[in-house]
Amino acid sequence: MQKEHNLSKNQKIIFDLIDKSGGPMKAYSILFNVQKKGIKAPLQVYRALDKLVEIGKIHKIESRNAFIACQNSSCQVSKATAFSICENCENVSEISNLKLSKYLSNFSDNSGMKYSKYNLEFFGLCKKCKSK
Amino acid sequence: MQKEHNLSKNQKIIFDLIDKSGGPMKAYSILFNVQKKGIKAPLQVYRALDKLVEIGKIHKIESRNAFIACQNSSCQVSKATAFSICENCENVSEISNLKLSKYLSNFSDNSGMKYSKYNLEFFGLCKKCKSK
DNA sequence: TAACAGTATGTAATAATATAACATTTATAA
DNA sequence: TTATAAATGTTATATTATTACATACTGTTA
Repeated sequence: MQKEHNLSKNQKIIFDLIDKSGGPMKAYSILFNVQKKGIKAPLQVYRALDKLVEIGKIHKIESRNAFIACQNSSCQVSKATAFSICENCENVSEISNLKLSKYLSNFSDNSGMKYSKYNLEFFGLCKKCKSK
Repeated sequence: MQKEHNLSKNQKIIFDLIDKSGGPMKAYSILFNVQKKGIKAPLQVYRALDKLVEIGKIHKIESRNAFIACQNSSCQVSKATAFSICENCENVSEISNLKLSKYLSNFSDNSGMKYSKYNLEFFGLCKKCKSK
């Protein structure tokens, strides 16, 4: 279960926007959308995003500089993330595959490094774009 | 085997710099370092980087906005990449683990999506930083 | 070799993404 | 209540990346 974090005012506004959008959103597009709610500066957006990422409510899609609501209710914190990204329509979805996450969470090599976190981004064509 | 690409002048200058550095380099740090060789504008750097990524001579570390020389001589193109990143000292190295790359290249789920490419970034503490 | 296509270069301007620094306010808990 | 942490507001600025346009080089093939 996800710990109930009491989101602050700005955090809630920004989380709700991203969550309702159903896809990844970029910081300045978020900013544009919340200006009518009184959030006027980039830093206000980035601060809320940072916190939301920290508590696992959203994830950053690194290859796209965009943020998406966590679609995996069982993921406690933002430690182990995997996404599929369509290179044609830019649709992004979070992969929740227990075998994959177990495999990666347990991955270790001979580097002596202890991995505590990972982010995996798969690219390709989604069903729709493939059939065009 | 890697196809021999004849790098152009700018591509060669920039690849050599990144390769010799032994680690990830950021675009504007590259720019600063090659100004004495006549490369004066960001676009000249980005164009060379784009090409080098395309032909697999370097990879982009998405979470760091940085570029690293491919350390895996057998990787033909930049389709399947995995890195380990130390969150303390920011040391980055490319993981070449046949089991991992096979597992990920063959990964498929029920989304109907065909994955042709992936990028995986592991985070943690490297051996040195762990023992401090 | 001339004509062409594709690739690479040069340059200026600007767009897009993200953070530093500082002042103030609100929430939490001892 | 008082101390502390967390969040907010605001201005300025740093960092990363692209658009647009003009020119030059490289290799092919007619």
